[in-house]
Amino acid sequence: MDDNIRVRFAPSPTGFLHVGGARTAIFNWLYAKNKKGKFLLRIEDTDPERSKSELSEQILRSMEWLGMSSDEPIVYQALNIERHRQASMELLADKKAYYAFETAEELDQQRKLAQRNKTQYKYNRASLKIPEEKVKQYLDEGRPFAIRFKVPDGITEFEDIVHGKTTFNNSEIDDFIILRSDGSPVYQVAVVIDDHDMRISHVIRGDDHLSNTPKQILLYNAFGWKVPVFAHLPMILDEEKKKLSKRRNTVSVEEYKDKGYMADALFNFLTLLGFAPPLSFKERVPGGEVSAPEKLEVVSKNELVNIFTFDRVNKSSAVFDMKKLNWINSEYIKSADEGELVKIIHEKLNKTGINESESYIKSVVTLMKERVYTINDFVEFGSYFFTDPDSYDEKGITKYWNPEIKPLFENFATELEELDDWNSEKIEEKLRNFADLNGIKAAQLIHLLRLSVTGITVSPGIFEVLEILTKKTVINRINNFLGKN
RNA sequence: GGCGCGUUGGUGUAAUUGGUUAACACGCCGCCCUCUCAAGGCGGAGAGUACGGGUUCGAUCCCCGUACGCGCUACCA
Repeated sequence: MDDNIRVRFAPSPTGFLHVGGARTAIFNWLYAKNKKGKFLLRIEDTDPERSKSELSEQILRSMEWLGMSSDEPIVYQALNIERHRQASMELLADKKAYYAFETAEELDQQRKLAQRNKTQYKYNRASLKIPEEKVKQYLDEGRPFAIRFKVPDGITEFEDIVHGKTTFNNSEIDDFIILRSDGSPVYQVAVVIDDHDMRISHVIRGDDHLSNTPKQILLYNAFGWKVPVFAHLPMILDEEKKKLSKRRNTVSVEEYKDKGYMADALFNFLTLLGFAPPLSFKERVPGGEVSAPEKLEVVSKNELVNIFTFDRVNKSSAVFDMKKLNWINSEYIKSADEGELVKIIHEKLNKTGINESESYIKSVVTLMKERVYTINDFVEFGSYFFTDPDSYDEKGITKYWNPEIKPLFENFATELEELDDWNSEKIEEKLRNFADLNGIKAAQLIHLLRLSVTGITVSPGIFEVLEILTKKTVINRINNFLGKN
């Protein structure tokens, strides 16, 4: 265990865990596991307006579902507020920060004015110029104040592990507020202090924080602390190349779970957004085969841990491709443990009031798993396994059904009823013989059989379907069909 | 507006530190298999690497500019 490598995922509980956040968490987790370091979780719940504890729970549940948990007790940022405040006051004492007496409204007006005049707004450091006695006087009067960080002159640069050398001119950074007038610390200080206190070695987060980084580095320097290594991950966009949004897209991890995606499949898919697995097997397993594995991109979590490296993480934002997720999910379903699938389907069915035995569901799974994308598809496309059809596909009717064939179909139904060994081979044999004797194509009967028993024109091999359904319900459904048509 | 970051087929990515007919996967199209749908097998279309300039015998790769996209620019996180 390399205790020098410590990373963290720090969501703020202002919403569900969305796929972008999950991807950030995944890269943190992979890096930590690859380096045999520690993966930590911190909930950034300092904004009481928007933070809800149900949401923290929900985020944690999603993390657990994805198979990632904190290697140390979870840190709740709100609990550290006093520490943030004290540290900020130290900065004040060191003259690295100063009292600011402007009110939020005043600043707002200044900003608006600048905007109207189309000039660049920058805080004018008016409060920094207030003489010390006057500051004292204001304080004695009980005037409300915020604390601003005094941004030093110079440039701030750092070596981002995904972006490389990144440079900012300090003159472009405003003297940002570190402590609000109500005494609460602002995000920038809170992260820096918590990351330091948690001894975070690598800050791995979304690209959207790249511009925040110099501020934070300045803070580290002001405190005299070692600056961690930064890695800024590209964003995830939707099919229209827009940032994923709650309104237009499915974004929460929980929702994917409900829609029938498997945790490992989503994990695998998200990893592929911005990370390319190496081509040769040699790179994957030291001393392993040189040839490439069959499915280059279907990579288990364990293997991902082995092969993960920032060398293969790229900088540009990626589009979330639902079709590829579906494909990966189908791959995972095909190779999944059937028992696990059965359990999930059993639960889903229970929610809709259907209670089937696990062995029955298992036979459905075996038959269908080659042809579904999600776990919900078992229930949606295979609804006839669980409920009798209440209508029949219209196109199917016009294509396969006509009054002339009715007596023939009736005869066939009675013959089926007399069949003793109810298994797919026997049923097929019976059907083909019957078709031969009556001079019709087997296919004609097959289509009709499918339509009458499933209500639709699409299903796995009909004989296997009939076997699972049992003779009783098959005969029942055929008679139903005959009665209605 | 300022600053920062990015840009390889429709999508995700690859391309031994400049030399490839620009590769793979998903998707799409076609064929085979076949009782339908998938799966599987085979094949195909689709980018000349955002655009424009350089440097070089030679640029996806190095440099500059432009465009476009995204982010930051809050007493949000």
